[in-house]
Amino acid sequence: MFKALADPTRRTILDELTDRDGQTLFELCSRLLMKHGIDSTRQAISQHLEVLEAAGLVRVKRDGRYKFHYLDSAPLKEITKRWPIRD
Amino acid sequence: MFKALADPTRRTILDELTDRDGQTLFELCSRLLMKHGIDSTRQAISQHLEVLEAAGLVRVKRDGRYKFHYLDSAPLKEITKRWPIRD
DNA sequence: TTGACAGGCAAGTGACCACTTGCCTATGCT
DNA sequence: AGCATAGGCAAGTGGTCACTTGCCTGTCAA
Repeated sequence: MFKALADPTRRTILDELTDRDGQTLFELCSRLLMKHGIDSTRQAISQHLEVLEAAGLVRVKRDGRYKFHYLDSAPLKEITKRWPIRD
Repeated sequence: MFKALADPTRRTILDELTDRDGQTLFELCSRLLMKHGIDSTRQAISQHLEVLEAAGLVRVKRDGRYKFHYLDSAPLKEITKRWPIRD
């Protein structure tokens, strides 16, 4: 999971899913380009999504030829649990 | 900060500082070896500490020839702030 | 059924990162 | 002073990672 968060493009993908959950690959590609100036190829974004999915940060739902991507922020709990934030 | 967290050895260093705050470089090296089987060279650990310090996760205090390292978990707030954990 | 659309597979490449090696500086003890 | 200890600097190296390229599979509409 930590390695998944290490890449700026992947973090922006999570931002995008926070803003609008359940996007398809193509939708993500165009929005990353429009809003964040990220003009990576479709395959690059697809590989990023694989990493995020393997990290448990993104969940996937297939419907016909569409694949929808949903943010799952639950794994992030581990972080503040492991290194408690003291004031 | 995210790149700093991406490395397993660096995360173990944070664990070690959580367990015992204010360790020196040599103290960290020996404890990483004893408790976690990490037998990296002193320079390797030193470079990891530089990264953690640059990320704001470790703060440093010099005293004579000793350099003490303290955990600062404050930057971690950014994570759950950026991607809120919904139940 | 044919073509357009959404996505997947896999090999190759260039850059970055962790780690080592060798040497150097500085502080403190005797 | 002299030596051991704590740490720093910098170049080199191997492996991993992000990204591309080219082609293939599957789904839907006309």
